[in-house]
Amino acid sequence: MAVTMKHIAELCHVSIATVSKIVNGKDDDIGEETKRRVLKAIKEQGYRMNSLAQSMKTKNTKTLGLIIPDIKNAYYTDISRGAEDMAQKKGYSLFLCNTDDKIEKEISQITKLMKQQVDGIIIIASLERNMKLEEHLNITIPFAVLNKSTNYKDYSVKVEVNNYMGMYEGVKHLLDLGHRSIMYIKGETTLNFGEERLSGYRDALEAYGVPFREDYVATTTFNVEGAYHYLKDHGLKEGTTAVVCGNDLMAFGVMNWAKENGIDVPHDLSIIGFDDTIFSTISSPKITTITQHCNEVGAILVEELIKKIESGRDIKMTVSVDTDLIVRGSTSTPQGI
Amino acid sequence: MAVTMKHIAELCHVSIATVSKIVNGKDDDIGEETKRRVLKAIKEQGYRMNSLAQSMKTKNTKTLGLIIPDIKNAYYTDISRGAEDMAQKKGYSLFLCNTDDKIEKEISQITKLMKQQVDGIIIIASLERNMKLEEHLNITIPFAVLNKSTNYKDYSVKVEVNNYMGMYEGVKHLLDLGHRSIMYIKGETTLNFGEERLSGYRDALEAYGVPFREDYVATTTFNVEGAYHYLKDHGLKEGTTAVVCGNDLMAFGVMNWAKENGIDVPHDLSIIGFDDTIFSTISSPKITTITQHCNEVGAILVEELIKKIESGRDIKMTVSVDTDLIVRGSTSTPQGI
DNA sequence: TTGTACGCGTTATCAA
DNA sequence: TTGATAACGCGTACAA
Repeated sequence: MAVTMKHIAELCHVSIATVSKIVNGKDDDIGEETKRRVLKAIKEQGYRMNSLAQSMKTKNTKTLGLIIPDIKNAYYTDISRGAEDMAQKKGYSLFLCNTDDKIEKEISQITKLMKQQVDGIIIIASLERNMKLEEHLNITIPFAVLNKSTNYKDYSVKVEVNNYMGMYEGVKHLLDLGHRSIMYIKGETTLNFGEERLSGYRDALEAYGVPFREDYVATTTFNVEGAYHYLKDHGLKEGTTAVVCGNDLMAFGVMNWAKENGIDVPHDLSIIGFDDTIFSTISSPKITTITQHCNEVGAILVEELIKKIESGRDIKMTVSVDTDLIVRGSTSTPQGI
Repeated sequence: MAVTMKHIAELCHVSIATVSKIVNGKDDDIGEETKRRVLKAIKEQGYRMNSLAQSMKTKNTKTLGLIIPDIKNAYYTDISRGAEDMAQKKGYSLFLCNTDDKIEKEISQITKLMKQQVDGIIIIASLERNMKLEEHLNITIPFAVLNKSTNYKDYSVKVEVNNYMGMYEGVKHLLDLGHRSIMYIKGETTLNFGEERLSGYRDALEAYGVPFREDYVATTTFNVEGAYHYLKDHGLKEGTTAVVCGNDLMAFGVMNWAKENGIDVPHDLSIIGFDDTIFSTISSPKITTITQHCNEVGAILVEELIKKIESGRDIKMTVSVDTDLIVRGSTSTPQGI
């Protein structure tokens, strides 16, 4: 049996209340001698506060739940790290929940977290959604979401990444370098960042008087193989001098394909990734990419959520985060210019 | 205020005990009519069990703590995923704790987890240890460790990966292919897997009558830049036809360096990584590596720990896991053979 | 078939 | 300066 306040109290011939006060530093009105005796017993007996019991009283657990599709996906890994860092900094603990992009798993995890009395939940949505299931779930505690990606009602905090501008500036970077034939290899998703990025791509082109061509946009899976095999099967469109990708892994796949086909990056082909994950920094040349500031986004999600929890204010907040272009070695002026 | 059993009981004009029994499925002795009424109220009121209160009674929380240096390191990412999967499967939740390789952080996290009454802890040790601090910490709940890497007393479960054999077989693979000048670029660590691997390297060479040469062993950091810059600064030893690395990232760095210097992989140089992380599969060619079965190791750590927790048996367990060589495109017969 | 009553470890109020 | 006591929400003998 673990040693409790009661044990300490009995050992020191004081009341539990006294021990409690001392443990919680509310000891202004406790005698020096008593304090010393109790503190000594606590150390000797190895007493440790039972947070469970404490939470029963205080009504908060100082715990949060983090819902993500898959921690192995570098994008989510980075968000998780930022989130955990901030949680730790604020004295909170984080439950890690992978959903494997299954909405059922997501919902059962959220339910479980509520039973566990977490103070709040951070939901990084699965790519697959189900309006009916989501609207039916009643999340009765504060939660934060990334982008407008879920249909859960009454989020407390929403962090939005400006995917439109991110893509716009990525493409603008290529246009400024002189590229005019720019392919876009994107990933499959029903979440709206997909549309936003496509608009960014289109608008940037049009701002430079370059006509948008449907057939310059390819859709495949969000990974190395996806982009690699797409190009292996279809090749680049005639005259293409640059490719923008849905994420760094796809950019990586494009780079592999290029190297294997004797296409020099960036001389013959410029490549841009998205997310600024580790993958954009380990290739040679390193990949120009658009950062979503994943670490910071994770941290902000947690920070704002905690603010909301601790203030108890009943307002919905939205924080917008701009992306940034990170120019590295995979982009340059196109050949012959 | 959240709805409790008491609310349901009052609403249905039954006692709390009745509600409790129904909620927990111990309703053999409850009338059909009562059961229906209560179940209906539960649904209508959106009642959810308070796990905190339940844990106070049952003395278990069905939660575990996972201590790792950094979730962003792919090796730990993979272990974490395996661990969370198994935890979820067994009905447990996982607290994620990054230590950033700081022993003080590790210890404060463990202490916090104990206060939170987790049922057990999985400790993946930081590279930096401190015998004194560790021996002083009294971990009073079951915990599992990976390899013999910590000095905490009385672990319940230890999972050991046979690093010696892993490296032995990796080097043997190269020797079988005909390589005789094999460099080993390793990472810096005081954990004993470092020694084990070095022995594996040495013994494999000696088994084939190839003398071990101190100057064929290089030490740098466990990442792409580490290996890359080592080679940039020192180059390969004269006549080297193959390089074994401390992890996949280093192998990746070697590959980058090779490509930049017109050295063909695997024709001019064979490369072997370690860990079978995603990095060994995204390069071109893909990297031959030695898998530690991280996913399974994470799962086993959790599974065995839970077994221990639920059985209450007071024995220490050690599970040994063999590594496996995964032959991919970065290794082949050396040039001229 | 259902209810009573106590305890889990803590905090907070009020009295002594 | 200290202590008694009532919650917090639930589980479980045991009683009715």
